[in-house]
Amino acid sequence: MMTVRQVSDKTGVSIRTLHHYDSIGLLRPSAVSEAGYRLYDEEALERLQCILMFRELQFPLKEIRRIMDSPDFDRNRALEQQITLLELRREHIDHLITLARGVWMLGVKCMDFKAFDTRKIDEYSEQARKSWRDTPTWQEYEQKHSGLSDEQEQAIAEGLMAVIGEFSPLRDQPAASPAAQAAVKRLQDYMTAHYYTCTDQLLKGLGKMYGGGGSFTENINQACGDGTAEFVAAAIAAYTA
Amino acid sequence: MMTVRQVSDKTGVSIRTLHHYDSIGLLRPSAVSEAGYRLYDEEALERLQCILMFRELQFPLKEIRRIMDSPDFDRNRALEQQITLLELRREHIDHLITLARGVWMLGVKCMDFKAFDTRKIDEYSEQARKSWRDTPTWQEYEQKHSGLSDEQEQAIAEGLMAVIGEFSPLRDQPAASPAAQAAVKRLQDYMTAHYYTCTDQLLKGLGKMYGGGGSFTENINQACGDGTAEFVAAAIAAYTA
DNA sequence: ATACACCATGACAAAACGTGAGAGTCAAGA
DNA sequence: TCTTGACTCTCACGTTTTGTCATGGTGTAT
Repeated sequence: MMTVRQVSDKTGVSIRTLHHYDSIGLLRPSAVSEAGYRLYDEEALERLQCILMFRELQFPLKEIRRIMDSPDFDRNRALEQQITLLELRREHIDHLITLARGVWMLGVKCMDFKAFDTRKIDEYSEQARKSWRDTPTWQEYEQKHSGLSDEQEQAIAEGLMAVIGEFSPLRDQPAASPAAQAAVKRLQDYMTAHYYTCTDQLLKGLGKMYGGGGSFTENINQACGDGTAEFVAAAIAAYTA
Repeated sequence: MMTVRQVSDKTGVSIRTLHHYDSIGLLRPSAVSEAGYRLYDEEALERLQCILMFRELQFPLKEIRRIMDSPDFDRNRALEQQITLLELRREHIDHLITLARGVWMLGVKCMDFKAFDTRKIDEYSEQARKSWRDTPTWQEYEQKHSGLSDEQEQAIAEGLMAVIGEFSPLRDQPAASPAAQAAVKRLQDYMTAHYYTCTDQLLKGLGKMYGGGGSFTENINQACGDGTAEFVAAAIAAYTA
């Protein structure tokens, strides 16, 4: 568990930035100390690394969050795009170096604005972003959340937590019990109503995220009582089997 | 002479950005049409190229302006730094590509934050900026303009134009005439009082800028009457001889 | 003349932090 | 135990560099 300063020193990300990422829900600390200090673990660092990768490619932070919090997030596709974009950027830098050297050593003054023109890169970047937004999942999310105030979004998120909270008193029953299965159904319905059509496939993904031992697990357990997250995961697993 | 759209299309810089650069005095249009349209010539494009080079290196726009408007602006030193910085950035990108490929193909999860850490680059960048600010010229400017409102800065700039305007009625006299030489002296004093100690050396640089046929020349001639800029340049040349 | 693409100014917005005030925390030493 | 100094927190406002209307004037081609 590292404090903000330690994370900052290790990663080069400013403390303010960590605060910022916390406040917009992009990177929540793994835990919060008695005194309210943010504490980050290895898993948070991993997420941060991923965030930085997207950020390096000029993705808006909000989109980074949406992408990474989505249960159908395809890491491989992301990396592939990222590599392509990085290679474009490298080419861009090479052009600039060539240009600068030309001006410097030969006094060339020919206008080579191609060197500065980032439109091709921006275009690819835009297309990459679009390729994420083009998934039906994203579309639906967009449609359901367009024109919603921050408080309303907050309310939806809290509503989701409440639905998950319903699992809490059922923990002593088997995951396949009718009560638990009904709760899974309600969770799926809530997701479908407020986020995107939650197919069994996506539900499965959600279950993995909740029970994976990561920040999702911890957040749920902290809010709804220890073991809730794992129980939800088990119930979902039973449901989708 | 190109309109904003044409410049935008050729360079990839947005129209809004051109407006902005005009409004902060970073890139003034070479001329303004009857109807107030901004018109840019080749020389403006050259300046724009230089601006973009600095911008690529994260210099704040205000500093870019100060640097480029200074008569002791050493373009070669600038280029040298720029090349170094670009090479650092290239190295950075290479690291990122390596990292991304590693994660992608080998599933490596080791935290290599060095790849994201831009502190070395920022550090060099900062040092580069500092190296411009460390000239006595800059120091003095900083000291004389610290705590001045925008209007006051404006007033000083207008005062300078007024001093230059004094040359206008002397244009039919020889550049070495006592009246012209006295005007040069007043110009030098004004610069020293409100900008930086204007040595004969710097004065010479100013003269070249004014008479060089560039935007300075045009601005002066537009404000004070055709031929004024060239006359000032000649008077300064006579003075520093 | 009227459509249509283009330009200007002005004002507001937004993204991603920076910065500073005011106040609480924590470990180490006098 | 008390203090000191380095950290931390939360507002809250500032900054930089554009993007985005709104409103209104230009220029030209049909």
